[in-house]
Amino acid sequence: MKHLRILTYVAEVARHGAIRRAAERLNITPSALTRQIQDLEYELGTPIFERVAQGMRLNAAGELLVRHIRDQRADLERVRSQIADLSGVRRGHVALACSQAFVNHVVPDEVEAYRAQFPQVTFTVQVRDHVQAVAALAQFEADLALVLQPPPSAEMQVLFSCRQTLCALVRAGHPLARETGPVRLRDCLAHPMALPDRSLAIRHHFDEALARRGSPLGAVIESSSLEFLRNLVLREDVVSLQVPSGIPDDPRLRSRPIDARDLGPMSLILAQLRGRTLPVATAKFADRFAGSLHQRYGGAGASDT
Amino acid sequence: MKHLRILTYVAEVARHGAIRRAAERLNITPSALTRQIQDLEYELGTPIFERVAQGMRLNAAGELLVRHIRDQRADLERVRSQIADLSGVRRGHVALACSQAFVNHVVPDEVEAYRAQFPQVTFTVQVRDHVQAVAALAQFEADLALVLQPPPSAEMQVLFSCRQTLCALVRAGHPLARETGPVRLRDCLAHPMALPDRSLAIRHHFDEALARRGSPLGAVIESSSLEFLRNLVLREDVVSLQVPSGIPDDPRLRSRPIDARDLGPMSLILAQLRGRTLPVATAKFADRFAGSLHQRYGGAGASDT
DNA sequence: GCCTGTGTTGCCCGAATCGCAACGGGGCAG
DNA sequence: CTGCCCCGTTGCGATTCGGGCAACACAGGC
Repeated sequence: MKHLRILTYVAEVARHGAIRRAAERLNITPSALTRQIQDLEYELGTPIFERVAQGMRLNAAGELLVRHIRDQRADLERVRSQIADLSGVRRGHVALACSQAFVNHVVPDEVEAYRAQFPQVTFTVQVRDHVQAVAALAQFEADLALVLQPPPSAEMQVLFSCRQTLCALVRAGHPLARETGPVRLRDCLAHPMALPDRSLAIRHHFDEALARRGSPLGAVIESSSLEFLRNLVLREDVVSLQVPSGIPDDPRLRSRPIDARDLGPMSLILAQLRGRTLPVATAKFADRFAGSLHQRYGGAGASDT
Repeated sequence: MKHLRILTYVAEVARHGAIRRAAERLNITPSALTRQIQDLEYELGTPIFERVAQGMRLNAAGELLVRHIRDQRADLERVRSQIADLSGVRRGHVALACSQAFVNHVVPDEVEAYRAQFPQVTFTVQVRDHVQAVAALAQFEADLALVLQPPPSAEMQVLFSCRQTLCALVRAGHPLARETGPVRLRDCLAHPMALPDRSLAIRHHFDEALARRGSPLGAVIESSSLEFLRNLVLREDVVSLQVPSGIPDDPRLRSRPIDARDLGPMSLILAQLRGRTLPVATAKFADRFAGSLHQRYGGAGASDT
């Protein structure tokens, strides 16, 4: 939208903390940018940036303004979506922040299903850990977040939640794959393990159980990439960990839930920023997503407005 | 505000239901107006007005948009008012890093006095040692620093400085409390001492004097907490050290300055980061603070910009 | 028919905006 | 201390965009 050009400039300078870098991102020259900022500051009657040697730093006034800009853009997006909605063609954009565990099939399946019906709706899917996901919501970088075990935050409004039991993931030939049904933790620990690292909620959950148990940790491999761990499991007789929603439908893989006596379930949560009115397309997608998660995993949608 | 020119046009056309009348009110020609409206409709991908013989009538989409425009304008007005407020010193935030010695009454008194007049101004007070305080300034974690004996640094711009003579601190019944006026260092050393540890500037200053004198150190207690030392002095006949601004008004405590022949005064400094333009509220607070420190302890404000 | 109101379009001008190059200043390694 | 780099800023010329003027097309009332 044309009329928010200047506001976009401000937001970008605030993001990068420097006019030159922001100018590059905006495909204009620093001179044009500095002039726009100066004009705006003149209009407001007060500077909104502190000029420091390293660049531009938001002022107290600037902080207020940038928040306004974010709100204003989100609101406009909502209005545009509403307008598109009533003109028949459903258009819109959904920005989703999700944990790694869901990029395998949960999110892609849902996006595909939604786009099959409304091809005009576009998506941005950012992979973030549980902390970053909440931050993304708060900063309007994401409309929805799908995460495991999020830190309790008053800013989040839960749209759906359920429990997921951690599973041991091995390849078909692995000794643990000889049986089905729950597996005890000690049986897993008897084998070399390939674990998510501490940037992932799964690991935190696992470490807690281990700490209670007092067992030493026998991780031979750590990675921040679940996909890497999965590929490793296919190549070696190692045991990895995964939540059910992160396990692909691959005949070469076997998974068995960890016995409930050893490890409690993790929470899976779909959430938005509290108090925000989502654009129509986004709200509709969120609603369907909650429904299909319920169908897959049980659990409950939260029905407060 | 410039950036909502187009939105104002839309609102005005909606109000009057006719481009020509709206154009008259806006002091532009109908042609300019109709073009702007067309551009906007093109951007939105849908008309927002119905063209009827009598003029322009708002569409369903237009209704939504006009509501958004109204909200948008109100919100901007709110933000502008907030900004005006904080440039009027009535709002704002002050982040102060200070030494432990000042949390007893110097800083609380000043903050209370300032907030009595400007309750919208909020404060963050971090207790840091003299090295960390300077670092906090440099990293924009603090706007102001109030410290004893700061390391000389070109980054700091002194807003106020004065001298403080170290005092021996004892409880009312202590032998040293029988007299008033300056006390010699050897008389202090004759008693068991409870001293700040080396994380505090007071201790460095004291150790220097001791090294010059070649005396052995008779510290029986060391602590990084001045409050702890004070509470100890109340319970035992030990001698502690404190600067005047760190001594609470407690009838159970007595203090006597160390004789100037034994120990030079320490410097107390209020400073900001050199070259930084502080927010109005912060600058005003700093100014008052310097004034009230001057009134209490003498010394001089530095008047370079 | 005429007249008056509406929105719209072509042409032109002036101002806002932008790009380019250069300037002044602070941080930083040599 | 010096040279270098990156920062924001400024002067100037080119471009784009917003706006004014006049004319056009259409609808309704007399």
